[in-house]
Amino acid sequence: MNKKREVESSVKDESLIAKRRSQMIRGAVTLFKQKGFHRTTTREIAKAAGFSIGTLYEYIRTKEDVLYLVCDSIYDEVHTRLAALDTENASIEVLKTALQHYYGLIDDMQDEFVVMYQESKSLPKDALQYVLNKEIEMVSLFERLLKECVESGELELTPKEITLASHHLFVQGQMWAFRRWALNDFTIEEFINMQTQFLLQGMAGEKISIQGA
Amino acid sequence: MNKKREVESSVKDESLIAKRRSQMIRGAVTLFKQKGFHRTTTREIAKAAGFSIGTLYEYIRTKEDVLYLVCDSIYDEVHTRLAALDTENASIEVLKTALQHYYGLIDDMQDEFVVMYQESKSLPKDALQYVLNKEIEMVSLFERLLKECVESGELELTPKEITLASHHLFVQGQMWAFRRWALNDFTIEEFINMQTQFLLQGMAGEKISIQGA
Amino acid sequence: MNKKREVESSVKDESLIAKRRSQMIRGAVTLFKQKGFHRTTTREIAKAAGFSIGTLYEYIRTKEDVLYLVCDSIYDEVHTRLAALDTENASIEVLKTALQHYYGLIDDMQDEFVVMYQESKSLPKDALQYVLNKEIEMVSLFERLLKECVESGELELTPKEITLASHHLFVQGQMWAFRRWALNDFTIEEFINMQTQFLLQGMAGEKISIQGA
Amino acid sequence: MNKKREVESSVKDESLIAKRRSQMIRGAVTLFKQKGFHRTTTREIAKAAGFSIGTLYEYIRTKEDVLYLVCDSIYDEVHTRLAALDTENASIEVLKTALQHYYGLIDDMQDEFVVMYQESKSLPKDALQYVLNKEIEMVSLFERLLKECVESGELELTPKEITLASHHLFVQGQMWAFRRWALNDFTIEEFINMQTQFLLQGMAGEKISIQGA
DNA sequence: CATGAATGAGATTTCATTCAT
DNA sequence: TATGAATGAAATCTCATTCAT
Repeated sequence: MNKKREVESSVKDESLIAKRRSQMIRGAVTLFKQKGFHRTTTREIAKAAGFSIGTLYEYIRTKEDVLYLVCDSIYDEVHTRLAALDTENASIEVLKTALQHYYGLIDDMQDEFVVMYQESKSLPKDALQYVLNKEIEMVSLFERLLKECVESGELELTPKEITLASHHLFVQGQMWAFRRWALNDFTIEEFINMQTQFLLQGMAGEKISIQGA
Repeated sequence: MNKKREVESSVKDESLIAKRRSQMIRGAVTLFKQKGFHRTTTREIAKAAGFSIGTLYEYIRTKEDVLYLVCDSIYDEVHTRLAALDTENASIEVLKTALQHYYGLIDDMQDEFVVMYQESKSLPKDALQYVLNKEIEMVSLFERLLKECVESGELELTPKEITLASHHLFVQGQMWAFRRWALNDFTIEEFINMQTQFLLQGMAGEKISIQGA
Repeated sequence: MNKKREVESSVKDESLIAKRRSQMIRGAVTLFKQKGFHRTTTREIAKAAGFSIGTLYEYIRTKEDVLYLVCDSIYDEVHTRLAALDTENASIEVLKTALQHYYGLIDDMQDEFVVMYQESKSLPKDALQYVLNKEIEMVSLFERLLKECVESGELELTPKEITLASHHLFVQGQMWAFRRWALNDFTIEEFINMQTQFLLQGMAGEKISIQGA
Repeated sequence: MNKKREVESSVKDESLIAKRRSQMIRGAVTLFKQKGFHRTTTREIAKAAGFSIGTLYEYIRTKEDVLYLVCDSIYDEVHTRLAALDTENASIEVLKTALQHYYGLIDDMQDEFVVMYQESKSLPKDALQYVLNKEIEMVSLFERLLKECVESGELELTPKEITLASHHLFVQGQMWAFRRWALNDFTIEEFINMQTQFLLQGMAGEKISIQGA
């Protein structure tokens, strides 16, 4: 399993920690989105969170901790929202539902996802590893769903095609977050529908020879 | 057109400028890849380029100029390599060739592309705009090719599908650069083939109802 | 006399003050020995003392107060232990007893003495003065004993020799606390004996011409 | 041997490094003497040295480096001045000359010695070790001189007495630096004479029983 | 043209102290 | 009395940029 990395706090009261960190994360996401992690100062984060620089450091140890908390909270949300889903005995129907939830999630937390993908490289090594593992977990979920569809005969894919397709599904999520400026005409429902359509067709259709016409 | 943003230099000799900047870009890409733009110091860039910090500043005005030069040089290369292609009267065949060249290019300049996509947000506004326009040009190229395939009857796509598909083509290029760690098993040829296959199938196949089985 | 400098406390109960301060001093000495006064935080002192930072500040006003209390408590102990001694009508025998008690004291409170000598410069001016006066009192005690030995004819020393010798006696005490690492082979008794021997001989012997052999 | 610990500098010119560091040491000693190492800020050091904070950090890496440079420069001076001495085939005469040079040195560099002994505990571990080794070298020098005097029959001392006496010689040096306030009446020559007198007598005289009168 | 020493604004982080509970 | 969360002044250190040589 991917063990959660603890961020030390000198404050004891757990519920207060949760509250302050949530203020902190909210402020940080906004700032990181605007100016990026490196151009944002810890003082700005504190201010945006609504408390003093000294208080900020009662709840974290380094600036990188803030970034980690942002990433971690995203995956907590992902976990909460996808856990609600029953993905046992996958079918294309289940896959579609999963995508709907996943893309919906990204739509709701667009800023957070953009920040995470843009800035995660600035995390300390162990935190980066933790976040990457979370990403792998996501991709693996899609992989499992696809594999089960193949096993049930609903899809016909080679193992390599499964791998590639699961990355597609994942990357299309990022695309919705990152390329919104180019996708203004699309509603999220439209996007989900078209992407699912493309994808299933790409996978399910009769193979077209890519050599001949 | 997207007017090239000039970077000022106090040196007059154009060929010397070209030479020094190319040393500079080479060094900078390596460093930016390793540690990111913000964690790389101008001293390090100068050293990696093989000259002193004083000399570095004879050829640029700010650190951000270095990043801009990196991005700009990538699009110069893109331009050079895709200009060789005859994309008039597009067909699926032409589209496939274009993809082959584009993905091949990304494969050759993986580090450069990663750096560009990761760090371009640190560019000053005008430089960022310039780079984004270059990106739009790329997407537009795919869009035009797809549109011509539709016009010639080789593909059947709505305008919105064309838009989305062209972004797909573009994003899959980024995917090859960014997710290489997950795609170790794939050769670039295999990747190109499978992606093209998926894509064309997704677009060309009989529409599958995504509601029913 | 050297008027005791009061440390303010918001707590009224004198016996509670005494108890808390003694906990505080015990913890502080250990910490100051390990890391020095400046590298020790008030939080650490509170923790080592067994109560909260808030409580610490109920019994002192500033961090320097803690250092002062440490120094003061040392001289309280010195006072208590040397007061037991009858040093009226001094003789060499009395001097020897005094040294035995003084060096024995230093042996018992090594950490405290080291801390005091190393850190007392960080005391606020008035507190430093108070501590220096205590030191002068100590030296004066030795001076008086020596003077009385001279008066009684047991020793033959000029006034300047008395001054110097009394500082010697004092400094040798510090030496036992500070250079323990180099004096591992010596027991405290051995040390006392040899030092007394050296000293009395140095003072009592026939003068050797330091010019000729 | 005690390998010199290098302090890194980003400046290349060795003679400039020497010059700037000497300015730095001069300023630092004054400040450390007045306020101690911890109460002195790096900005103050830079100012006292006559340059900016940025420049200071071109010649050191951490504040502790300044302290190390101070200590190191003292021992360089000690080395230079004592190396002039011929201490082969020691005699009491040679010992006396050595003391004269050593105490004279301390007299000349009183501030430096006080700072070194008061603040060296703040050095990083390896630097502290280096400085302690230098101290041991000094004590060993005295030890050797005493041993040779014993071998030549000029002094009669047990090995333990030699150890203790060499520490005495060393500590009396510190005493001259630290207790100057109490030794105002003494000239350095007087001090040297009296100390040598005391010492040699303490060592050379007929042993007095310290039990009886 | 090339060099590299000098600069100082600005960033992160610590910690003594306060005060509401 | 006891607690510990909040505060912000102040300290160390970095690094883009300049400019005299």
